[in-house]
Amino acid sequence: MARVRMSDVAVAAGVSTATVSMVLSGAGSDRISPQTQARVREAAAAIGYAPNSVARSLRTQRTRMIGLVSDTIATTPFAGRMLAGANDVARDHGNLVVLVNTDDDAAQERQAIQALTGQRVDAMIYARMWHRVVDAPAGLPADTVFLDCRPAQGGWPAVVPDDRRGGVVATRELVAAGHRRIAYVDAPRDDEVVASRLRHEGYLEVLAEAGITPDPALHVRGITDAGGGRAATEELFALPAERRPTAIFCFNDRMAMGAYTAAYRRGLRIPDDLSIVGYDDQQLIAAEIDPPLTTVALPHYEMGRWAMEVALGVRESDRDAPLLMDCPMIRRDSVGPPPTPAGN
Amino acid sequence: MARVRMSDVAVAAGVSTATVSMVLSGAGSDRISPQTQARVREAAAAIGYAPNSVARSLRTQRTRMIGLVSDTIATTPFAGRMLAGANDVARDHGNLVVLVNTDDDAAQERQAIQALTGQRVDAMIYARMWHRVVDAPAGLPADTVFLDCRPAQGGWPAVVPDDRRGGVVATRELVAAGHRRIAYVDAPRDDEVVASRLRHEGYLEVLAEAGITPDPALHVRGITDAGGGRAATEELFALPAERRPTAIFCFNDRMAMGAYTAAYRRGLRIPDDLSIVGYDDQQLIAAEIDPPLTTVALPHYEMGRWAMEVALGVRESDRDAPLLMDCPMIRRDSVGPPPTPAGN
DNA sequence: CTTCTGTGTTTAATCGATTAACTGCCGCGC
DNA sequence: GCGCGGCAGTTAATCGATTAAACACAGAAG
Repeated sequence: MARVRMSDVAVAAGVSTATVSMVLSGAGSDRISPQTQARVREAAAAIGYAPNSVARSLRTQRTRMIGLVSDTIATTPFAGRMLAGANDVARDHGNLVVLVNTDDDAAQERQAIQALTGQRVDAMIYARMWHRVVDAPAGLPADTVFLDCRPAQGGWPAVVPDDRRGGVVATRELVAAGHRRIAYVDAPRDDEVVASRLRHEGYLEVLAEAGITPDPALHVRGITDAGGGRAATEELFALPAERRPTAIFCFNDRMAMGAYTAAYRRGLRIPDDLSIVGYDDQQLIAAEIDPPLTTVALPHYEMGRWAMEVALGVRESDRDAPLLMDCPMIRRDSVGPPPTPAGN
Repeated sequence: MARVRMSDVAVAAGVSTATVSMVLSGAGSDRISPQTQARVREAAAAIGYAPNSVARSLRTQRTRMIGLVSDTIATTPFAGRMLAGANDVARDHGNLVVLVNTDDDAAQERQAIQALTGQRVDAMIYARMWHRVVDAPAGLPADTVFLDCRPAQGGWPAVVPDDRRGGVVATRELVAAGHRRIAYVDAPRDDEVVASRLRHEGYLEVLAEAGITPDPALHVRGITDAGGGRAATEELFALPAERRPTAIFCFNDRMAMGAYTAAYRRGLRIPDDLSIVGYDDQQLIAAEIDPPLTTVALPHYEMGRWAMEVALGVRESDRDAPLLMDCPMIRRDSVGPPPTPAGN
C-alpha cells in the first residue's frame, strides 16, 4: 500500500517537507512561488503520495472522525436511515464515522466510549433506536450529541421526533375525514419510551379541539407487533356496535398490520368500513400492504443529519431543550370517510 | 478531555515512559519488578491515564480500525445484521469499525476508499447489500474482504449466501409436503444479481430429483416487491385449473406478501389452498403476516462475522473461491399439504 | 557600501506513544 | 581480584506529519 512519505515528495521536488506540507494543505500557498507549487504537486502526483492521517492527527489533535455509539443497529430497519443521514453530512465535511453497536449493554457501552475516546474522535453521537429519556452514561465527552433520545439531566444537544405533534397530525387526518369515534391502539405503558405518551397527548388534543369527548374504551394497548395490534383491535370490535370505532390510530405500522388482519377476519374492508393510520412509515410494511397504509413518518434521516451537523460544529444547538423534529404525514389509501350508517 | 500523557504517569510513578509503556502494554512485564509495576498501575489509575491511540498507531503502524464500505446501509433492513456481525467480532478483538456508505456511487466509493486508506485502516471490507458479482474497485488494499458479493476477477476472500442451496431447501420443503405443481415467482432478469439464477437452479434441481417435469409456465417474474409478487401470482392463477400451482416459491418475502394478497383476493386460504415459501426472513414481514411465512433466511449476521474474522486475520480464507454460507430454512405456517382434488 | 525589507524556503521542535540498544549494579565463579 | 551474566530499568530514535521561528538572498533606501 501507500508507503510514500511526504519526505519522498520533498526529495523528488527538491524542496523541504515544510514546503510540501504548505503547498499540499493550501496553507501559506501565498508564501510559496507558483513554480515551486507546481513542482511539488507534480512530484506528489508522480509518486502517488497520499498523506498519512494518523501522523497528521497526532500533530493537529484532530482526527476528523466522529464516534457513533448506538444501542442496536441490528434489530431495527430505522437504523440505516439515521446512519445514512449522519454519514452523508460527515462525508460532505471530510469526516469519517466510527460506528459501535452496544447491544444495549452497559458494559459494552462503557467500553465503546473508552475506545472511541482513546481513538480521539473529534466528537461523539449517542444514538438510541427508540425515542427515550436516558441517563447520560459516564465518560461521554462534552461534545456529544444525543440522537433519538434525550438525557434526563439536560445539558446536551439532543434531537428527537416531535411525537406529540405526530399524534396531532395523525388524529387530525382522521377527524378531517369525518370520523368521530377514533380509537388509539397504543404501546404498553413504559415511562422510558416517551413516544407512546406524547402521541396520546396529541390524540387527546385533537379530540378536544374537535369537540369530541374521549371514550376511554377506545384507548387500548398491546405489544408493539402485528399480534399485539390484532389483539388490541379485536378488543375494540368486541365493544357494542354503537361504541365501536370507525377509525383507528395505531402506535406503529406493525400494530396497524395486525389491525388489518383483525379487520379482514371480521369481513371489514379498509378504508370503506374502517380507516387506519399508522406510525413509522416502515417501507416494508406501509408501502406494501394492501391497501397501502397512511402513516406518520419518523424523520430518521433528518435527525441523523442534524446530529452530525451539530457534532461537527456546523450548526448551532440548544443544550437546554431537545430539538423536536417534524414527523410528516404520508398519505396512502387506508383512510376514507366513515361508513354511512346502515340503510343510508 | 483526557489530557493526561504517558509522561505524566511516568513522573507520578517516578520511572521513565519506557517503563510505563512496558508495564501497561504487558510486553516485557517480566523485565519489570512487581513493585514497580504496581506503582505504575496505581499512578496511571490515580491520574486517569488513557493511552492515545493515535500516537500508538503512528508508531506501531496498526490502527486497530477496519474500514467497511457498503453501497447502501439506508435502504435495506439487512444491513444491520451484517454490521452487527462485523461489529461484534471487531469488538471482541479490540478493533473498531469505520463505516462508509457510498450510495452505490462510483465517485463516492473512490473517495471512501481513499479516505480509509489515508486513515490507515488495518483492513477493509467491501460489502454490498445484494449478492452480486462486482468489479473490484481500484485502490482497494490487498487485505480487503468481499461481503455479500464476489469480485468477477477472483483473487480476494469473499463470502456470499449459498443461494443455489437455498433454492434447493425451499423447493424440497414443498416437495416434501406433497406438492408436484410448484411455481417459482422470480425476480426480473439481471445478470449482476446472481441470487435469482442460483435459486432457480436449486429449484430445478429438486424438481429433477423428485421426477417432476418443470412447467415453464410456472416460472414467472415480477419486480421484487409486493406489487410485483401479486401481479406474478395473478398470472399463475390465470392458468387453466389443471396447470395451476398448489405451491409457490417466492424470490423474496416481499413478493410472498404480494402472493398472499393475490391469494386472499381469490378467496384462497394459506396454507390450506396454497402453500408459500419466501426468502430473506425479513422480520417485519415473515414473522408478522398472517399466517406467518415459512421462508429461507439469509445468513447476514454470520457473513458479517466471517468477513470481519478474515479481515482481522483470525480466520483463514480461500482467495480463489468465495465461501458459500448456508441459508437455513425457517418453518412457520405457510406450508401444508396440497389441497385434495375437489370431492375428496 | 551598509542597512533594511520583503520574499521564498528551510530548520527544528512537536504531537504521544513504542522499542532496540544501552547502562549500572550485583552476585558468582575461578 | 577480575570478568561475566543477568536483572531492572533508562536513553534515545522513530513513526509522518504540522508549523513557529529562523534564515538566505535580492532589491531598495540611506
